Amino acid sequence: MGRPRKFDEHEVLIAVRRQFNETGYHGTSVDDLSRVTGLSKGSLYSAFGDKETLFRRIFDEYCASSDQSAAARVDGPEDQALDRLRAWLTAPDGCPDRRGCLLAKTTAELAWEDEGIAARSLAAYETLLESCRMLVEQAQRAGQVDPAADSAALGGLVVATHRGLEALLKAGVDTKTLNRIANATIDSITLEPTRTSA
Amino acid sequence: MGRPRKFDEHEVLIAVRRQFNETGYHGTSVDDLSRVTGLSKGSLYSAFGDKETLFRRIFDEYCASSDQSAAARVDGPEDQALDRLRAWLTAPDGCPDRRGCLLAKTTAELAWEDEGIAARSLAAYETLLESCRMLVEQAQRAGQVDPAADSAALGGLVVATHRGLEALLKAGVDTKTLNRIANATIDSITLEPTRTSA
DNA sequence: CGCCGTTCTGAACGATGGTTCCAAAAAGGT
DNA sequence: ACCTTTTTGGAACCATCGTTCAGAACGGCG
Repeated sequence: MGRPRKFDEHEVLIAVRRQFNETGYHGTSVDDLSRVTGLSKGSLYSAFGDKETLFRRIFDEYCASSDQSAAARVDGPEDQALDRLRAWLTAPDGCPDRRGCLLAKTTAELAWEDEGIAARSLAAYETLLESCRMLVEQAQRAGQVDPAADSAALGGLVVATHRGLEALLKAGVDTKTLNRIANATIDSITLEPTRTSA
Repeated sequence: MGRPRKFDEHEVLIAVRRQFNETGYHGTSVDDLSRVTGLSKGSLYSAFGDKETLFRRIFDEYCASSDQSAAARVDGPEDQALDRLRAWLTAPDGCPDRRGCLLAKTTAELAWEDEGIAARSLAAYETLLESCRMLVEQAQRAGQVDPAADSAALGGLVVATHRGLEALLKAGVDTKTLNRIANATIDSITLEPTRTSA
């Protein structure tokens, strides 16, 4: 009972995440959050606690959803594993503008000073590494990747490239160039018969 | 004439850069800078102007030195171009701790909100892309990379991987894994005869 | 030795940060 | 229609932010 909430919690969290994603943790004030959510500061505090708590929640949920999509990507026909990796590399996360993904931004900003953030980031990246390793192994079984190659290293190569492409995107490198790099990455780990060079 | 300065400007700039590198622009206060430099706030202001001016100077100088090392890397025997790329990938920039490079951190933090920072970052990354493209072309001439391959894309692959490796390093992925990825990256763009698989 | 120009320090300022609190408003239950 | 419960908006709070300023400290030079 009592007065019902006027706002949709999910929408508020999305707006908050967008703001943190754009201006970072230290770069966004509670006033900013109040502005983009339409809620007053008092309401924000009573609903979500202080700024740090709210940020940790947003970040945890983002990591969880990242874990989830990583796991989802490994499901599918083995002979299309490479295509799924290619698609992942070609479509950067928060892509329309140059906002980039919250995991990358947060790791860059806070991993050095905050042990908890660093630990959560590491876990998320390890999930990513593991899922890419599995995709590479699928491609190996499908005969598209050298079976003698180090699948963990090749999966890591894809993850690292993905992360790097996002950095380049955020710096303003044009999407066409990024896609050429993404395709070259997949091509470079593909066995010769399938290579689509230059 | 007049009272001489008590501090070494170069050392102060290094301390300031380290601090910005660790805690970012929004995350470091002028008090922090005062603490790590040993200078009072007043001295900092009279010597270097306000916080933003100081940061832009630090960042510009970092980008310039990054450009310079990128250019320096292309000099050398053509048949060792791949080795130079491998060495670059294997030794992350600010590596001892997980501090990472100022260019990556700044791009992640500020490129979205600051046009000038974005432009400088883009220029730095394009220099990096160009130098890696040239190294790949050297390796092509030396017969170590498929001459039919897209050298710009392969160079971009190396740059993206480098950037991604640093992100993984900052998240806490162990160095051994990172080196395996780095080596796999170079191996994957190398013509078969030289491959050192697994 | 004492003037002079510069640098240094620390206090002070207004603005903004994050956080708390309270009175008014808005339903739901009785 | 009243009372309870919860949300709401905004004022108030103190700490910290970036910045400025005035006077003390200092070395070179006459």
